[in-house]
Amino acid sequence: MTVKSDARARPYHHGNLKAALVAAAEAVLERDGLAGLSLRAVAREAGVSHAAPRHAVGDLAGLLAELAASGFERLRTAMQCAAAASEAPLDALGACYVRFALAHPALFQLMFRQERLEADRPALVAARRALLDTLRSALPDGQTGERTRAAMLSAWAQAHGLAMLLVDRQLPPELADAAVIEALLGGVHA
Amino acid sequence: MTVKSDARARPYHHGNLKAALVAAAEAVLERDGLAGLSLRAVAREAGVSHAAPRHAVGDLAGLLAELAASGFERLRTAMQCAAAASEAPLDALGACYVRFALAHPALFQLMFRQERLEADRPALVAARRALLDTLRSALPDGQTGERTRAAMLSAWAQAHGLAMLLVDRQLPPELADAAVIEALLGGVHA
DNA sequence: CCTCGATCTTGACAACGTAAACATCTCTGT
DNA sequence: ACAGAGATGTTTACGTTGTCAAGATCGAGG
Repeated sequence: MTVKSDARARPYHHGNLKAALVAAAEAVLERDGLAGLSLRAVAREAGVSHAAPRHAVGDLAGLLAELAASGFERLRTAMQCAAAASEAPLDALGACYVRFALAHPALFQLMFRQERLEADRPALVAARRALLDTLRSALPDGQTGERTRAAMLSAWAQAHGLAMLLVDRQLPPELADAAVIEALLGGVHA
Repeated sequence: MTVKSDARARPYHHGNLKAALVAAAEAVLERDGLAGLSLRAVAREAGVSHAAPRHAVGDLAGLLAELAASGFERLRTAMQCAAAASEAPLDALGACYVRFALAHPALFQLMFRQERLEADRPALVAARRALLDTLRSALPDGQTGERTRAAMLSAWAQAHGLAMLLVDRQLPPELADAAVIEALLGGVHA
């Protein structure tokens, strides 16, 4: 009945639901935040029945893992560019990290929170490892000394903490000042 | 009927449910983590009906606000001691912050996450402000220059980021190494 | 053409937060 | 002393969520 040659007709069994669900989930996430991100809401957004996601992504944890993995992938490409275009990679990476968090607050929260995510989903561990590999290769040489690792952890912790404090609106006004934050992101060598 | 002079008899209408609920909530939190913390589970833990919390704490957000506020209060006293007993207050405060997060992971997550908490509950804003006041008074003099604020934000972000990354188990094994973390907490002046 | 398997829908269930009606206990005014 | 009033818990109920089982629908291969 539905004309087969119409490309925009929904592909009979809806085509690839998985991608559609991830897209719908991101739409819900940006509209209603993390609290409004439910499996049924995503199904509604995608225009399918509430149990349709079962065959596509398994369960809620599966959908969230896919969504977070796509977030890690995007963060990876963003930081790849930032590292290549700067002479102070650590600072540039930190700034890029924080910028990403501010651009996609709910997604950032989802990606790094343990409670709603199941940390050992394959899609997640792959995306996380890809990001880490990119970071390692972007750093000066491939040093693995304790000194280097401490510096890397320090930079990551600083960027992550600032991002989380900003996204969670935990900073008092005097500290959330743009100038102060810029001073932190701009780097120590200013 | 119930003998009035028996001190251990439940105080007729259960005494002060609010404190009992907060205590029960913390027990549930430590046993089942943030994901298992539901109003009904807390009511069960406290031995009252599932709708009893309504009169004591209003709703779920009210209970979580009380619980988080008690967490902020405990963090405040811990950091107060740490600051007084050290000559490098910023480092000592950071170490204390991270130690608190590791000692009470679920509580720490609850305290600093925006989604489940309602940020403007009176109990919460009071506890948060008390913590900030304590920190301010613990810092050298009462300097308010942009330089000082940037240093304060930097230290906080680093401690917060490290704590969150640890609590959320986001660090790869090579960075979660105890020596590396100690190097970060021990301070730059080692 | 017609069956098979993948895919989606429907219906159901338990657990959750919240609300209203009801019960029970404490307290206060006279 | 005692009756009403108000605070404090319980019961019942409703809508939402995640998950499961059974049925419907469609594409593809024999």
